[in-house]
Amino acid sequence: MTSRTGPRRSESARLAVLNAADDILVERGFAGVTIEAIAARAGVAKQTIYRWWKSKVDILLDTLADDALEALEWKTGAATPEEDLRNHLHQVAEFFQEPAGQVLQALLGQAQLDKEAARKFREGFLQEQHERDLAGLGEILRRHVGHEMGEQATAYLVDLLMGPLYYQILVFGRPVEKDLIPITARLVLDVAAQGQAG
Amino acid sequence: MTSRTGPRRSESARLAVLNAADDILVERGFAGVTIEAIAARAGVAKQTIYRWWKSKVDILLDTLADDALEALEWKTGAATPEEDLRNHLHQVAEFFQEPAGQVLQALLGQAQLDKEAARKFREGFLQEQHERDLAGLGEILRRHVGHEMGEQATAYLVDLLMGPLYYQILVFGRPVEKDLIPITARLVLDVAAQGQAG
Amino acid sequence: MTSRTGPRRSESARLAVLNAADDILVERGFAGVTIEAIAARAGVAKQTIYRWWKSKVDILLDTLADDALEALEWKTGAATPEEDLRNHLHQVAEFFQEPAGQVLQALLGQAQLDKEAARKFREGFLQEQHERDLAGLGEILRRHVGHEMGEQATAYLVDLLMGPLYYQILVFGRPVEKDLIPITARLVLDVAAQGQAG
Amino acid sequence: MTSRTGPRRSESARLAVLNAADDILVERGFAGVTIEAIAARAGVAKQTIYRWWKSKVDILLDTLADDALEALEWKTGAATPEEDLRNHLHQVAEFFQEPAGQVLQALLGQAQLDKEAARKFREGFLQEQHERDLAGLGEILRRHVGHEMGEQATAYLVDLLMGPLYYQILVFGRPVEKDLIPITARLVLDVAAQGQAG
DNA sequence: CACTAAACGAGACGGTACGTCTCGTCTTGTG
DNA sequence: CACAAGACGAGACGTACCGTCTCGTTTAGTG
Repeated sequence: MTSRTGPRRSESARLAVLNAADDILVERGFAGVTIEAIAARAGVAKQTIYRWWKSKVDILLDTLADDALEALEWKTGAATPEEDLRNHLHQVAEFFQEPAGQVLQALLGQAQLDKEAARKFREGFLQEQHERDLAGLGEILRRHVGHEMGEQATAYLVDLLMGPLYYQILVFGRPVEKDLIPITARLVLDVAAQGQAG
Repeated sequence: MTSRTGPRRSESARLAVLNAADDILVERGFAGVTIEAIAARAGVAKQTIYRWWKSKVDILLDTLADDALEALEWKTGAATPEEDLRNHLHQVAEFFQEPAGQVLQALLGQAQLDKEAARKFREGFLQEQHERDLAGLGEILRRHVGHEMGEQATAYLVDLLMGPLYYQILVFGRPVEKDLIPITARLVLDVAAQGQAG
Repeated sequence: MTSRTGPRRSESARLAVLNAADDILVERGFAGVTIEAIAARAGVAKQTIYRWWKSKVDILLDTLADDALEALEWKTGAATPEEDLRNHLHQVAEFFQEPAGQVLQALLGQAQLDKEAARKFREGFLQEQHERDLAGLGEILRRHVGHEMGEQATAYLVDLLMGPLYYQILVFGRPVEKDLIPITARLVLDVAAQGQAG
Repeated sequence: MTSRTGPRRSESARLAVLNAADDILVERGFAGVTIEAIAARAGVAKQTIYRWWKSKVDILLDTLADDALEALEWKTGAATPEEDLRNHLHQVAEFFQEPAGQVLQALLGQAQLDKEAARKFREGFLQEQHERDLAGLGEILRRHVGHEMGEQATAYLVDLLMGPLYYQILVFGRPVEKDLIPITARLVLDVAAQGQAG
């Protein structure tokens, strides 16, 4: 038999750590998220944290995996493609106001400061999310222009769609001006229809 | 008499600190930029640093003031408005590869993690830069559409222009795909011409 | 029925633990004797050690029981009482050079630092050894002075005999200067003969 | 000029550390003397301790230097040499009941367990104390036998004098049986007079 | 040309968090 | 049910920086 003897990883400790990290980030900010504080709040030994995670970035990445995937999912049931796009942008903008969205924002910040954190974050989350954005926007555009777009063209359209929103959030820290959303949505559909992006 | 006696602030110490901070950021990353490291590298006492700056963010902000303002200036001498926009986007994209651009990127990162740093950064740099972007893009658009755009409309167009570029740099850490630049430039001019943004 | 079912205590595990403890003490010193190190070296689970011993002091006490009792036994076959005493002192001095003697020395050290260890050590080893010293020296003195000494008088003579040797070993860490042994032996016999110790 | 600039070592921090170490040793035993506990009790940063001492053994050695030297000094004013010896043995026996004596006992214990501690302890304290014992006993014997003893002979007599006392304290943990003291004192004078030790 | 007085280098100080180590207990299969 | 394996809560280890605080030394005016 391959399965080894002895105790297994404690699921309750794992959840306590993820919740503690999340709570501390919201309450005291990223600088307050120390391993000591997480351990104390979670009622867990530091060694238990170091056994399963290499850094606080890894812990926060794990909280994203639990929380963010569904919150950033594409939902395409609206009457028109334009409405679908507007809905998705609103959904993303609102996500950044929630605790899980603050985790995402903090990780985006840390990724600018620490190359290793950036690599993990991109490989462990952003890449996957980008693929889901490609698929989600691709399906909407197929409905709009009547045929499949090229992958590279869709990628540019994702940048045009998401870029202004992230720019406002990351650079100006604003909760996103609502009027920007219909402009961006309209524009992406126009560009797709005119075939400029290919 | 108002002028007091004794030595004045040492300009050589000031420059040594700014250079040391810059060098350490490039060599060892933001986490390596500690006051102790700056003091050691600059051959300066920690107290001298604390006398003139409140934090390492303030130091890095000072280095930006020296380096970034001209690098992010709008130059409008090209043959067409479209070329002007493309040139500016290339200039910004290239700036992020330089040491001073890495300082900007690090401060953008830190701004996601620390509200006080964010406030200082926005009040001390980003706001001013945004005004220059409004003015720069505004002038180009006036040449393109033949009349003055509204301030809010111009602001949206700045978001549409800069957003995709920042999105690629901050979210994906890419050196910016060059094809995105002409697409973005073209699109902003079209939107301006169609008056969608107002 | 008194005899219970299931496996009994593993004798091989017991011996592996005692040998491992002994080896580690000699190789890495008392501080290196950790339960983890013993378990690893003995190929035994920590729980197995804690099941049968309360502390590393108890383990070392067990190794003494196997090794030290015969090494500190009194042998009285020499030509004269004086020679018997000299032989015994040499035997004790040499014992402290051997692995088992290092265990004894370590436990004597630990007894100065930890009252509980001291209690166990004295009740579990030193008391018994002292009784054997009383008996051993008592018999030699009976041969020397021609009659039985009082118990208290013999006890003082044990102190006079062993004290200087232990003083050199424990206080100065010396391998005992050989000339001290005949002096001490001679002196104890003289004191006994003069009846000073009573 | 040789004297350097900047702040000097804080004497109050030094004393707080030594007192804290002493107090904790008495209250909680040697195992309770951790750097963390000393720092907490002394109201001092751990780094301050590590800056000036390499280990808790070094700290305890420093407390001895302040406390033990005078307590183990030879005082020779009594009516007879025998009384001088008895007084000194009583003084030493009582010293081991005091806090500083417990420090000495703990260091003697640690010296059995840790060769580096033993080396420091012997070079930093025991050697010096032994020289003072040689001088102190030497002077008394000169008065007793009427001429100077050889150094080696005096050394053996120190072993004979102090050995039984240390044997009782270190091996049996007893507060020393008082009757042993006059016996030992008498015996050393006799041996010296008979010239056995040479 | 002393005499202030502030800025400087050096670095000790009380703290906090780091990541590692070992403790003694508890949990999980295996023989 | 004893055993090997090893995860767990606990807490000390020694290190790195934090921001504050003395120290002399140096440097610019002022009287």
